Amino acid sequence: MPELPEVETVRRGLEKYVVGHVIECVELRTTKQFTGNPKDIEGATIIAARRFGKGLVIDLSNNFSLAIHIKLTGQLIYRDANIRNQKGRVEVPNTYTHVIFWLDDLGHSERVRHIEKDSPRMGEEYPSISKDPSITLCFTQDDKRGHSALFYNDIRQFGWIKVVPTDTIGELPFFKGLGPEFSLGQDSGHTRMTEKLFGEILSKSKTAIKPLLMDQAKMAGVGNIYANDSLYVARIDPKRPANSLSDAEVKALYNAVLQVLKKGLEEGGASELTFVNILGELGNYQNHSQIYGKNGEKCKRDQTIIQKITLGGRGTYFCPNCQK
DNA sequence: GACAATGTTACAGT
DNA sequence: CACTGTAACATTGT
Repeated sequence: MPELPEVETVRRGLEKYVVGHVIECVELRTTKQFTGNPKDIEGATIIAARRFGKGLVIDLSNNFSLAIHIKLTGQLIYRDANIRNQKGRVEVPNTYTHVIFWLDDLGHSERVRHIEKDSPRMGEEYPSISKDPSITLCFTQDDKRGHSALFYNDIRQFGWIKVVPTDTIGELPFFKGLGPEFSLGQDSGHTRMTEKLFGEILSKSKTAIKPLLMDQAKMAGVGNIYANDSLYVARIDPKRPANSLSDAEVKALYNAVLQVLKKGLEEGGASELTFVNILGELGNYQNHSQIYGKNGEKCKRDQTIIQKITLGGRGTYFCPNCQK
């Protein structure tokens, strides 16, 4: 899930389905990916979902937020209490469900009283649930049946979820280190990339253009799929030093990046690995990718065989004939 | 079994 | 300091 269009797809899903709910309790089935005190968010209402580059922030009514990065295989899936699993969607919970945010729900708005009875008071240490992942924090099986929930699944367990005060989000290393990001016009407010800024960043670096496109500290949002496709659309060799691009090439590449990100978002993201939207449904960009994953196939423009190399440690696909 | 997979981070080396 | 390569994180699929 990885790149801007995928994360934005999830953000929009959060906005549509999850904002407005109260987090009744947090169930940690695996604890290594979760930091902070779950008790800081239980009882709070979800008021907004923001995205910064490939990072997500879920804001709560009590001035705490959830900072989330799903890395390669994380999934955030919302399920209504009455429509838990459906054909064509990821079933939840499953083996890879590590965190469950149990939510209030229509017809089931009564809070579970024993949550409060057993919860530590402000300032008290949270019980060492981390030692025993089998402990359900606050809901009984019966409670769960009647409640909607937000599930966090992650096969590779590279992702993270952090409970932090809302005003300290910017201090987290990931968010602090983000460069200006490509904007699709309607996303939330991180510093925006402009063509001028893009040109300046490229002119200051002699590193290969593709790794630079993917360097989140220099510019946020582009990962391997969209970097490959952008360079193909702009007909630029991924190995070119960034500062060797002409003004026309810079402009073409900037527009190509915006174009492929927009297409990715329109298609609901690329489900190359495990990516699904908030409902657990696949995206469709993988069926529209320009060159990513197509080594050995023919270039659509000139029928040259597409090559795959490694650049900056990542698989890189390009047409050796029309990408100069 | 070897290798690669939408990402980030830490570290060693140039 | 800037940049590069590599390993690591954990698991699956080819």
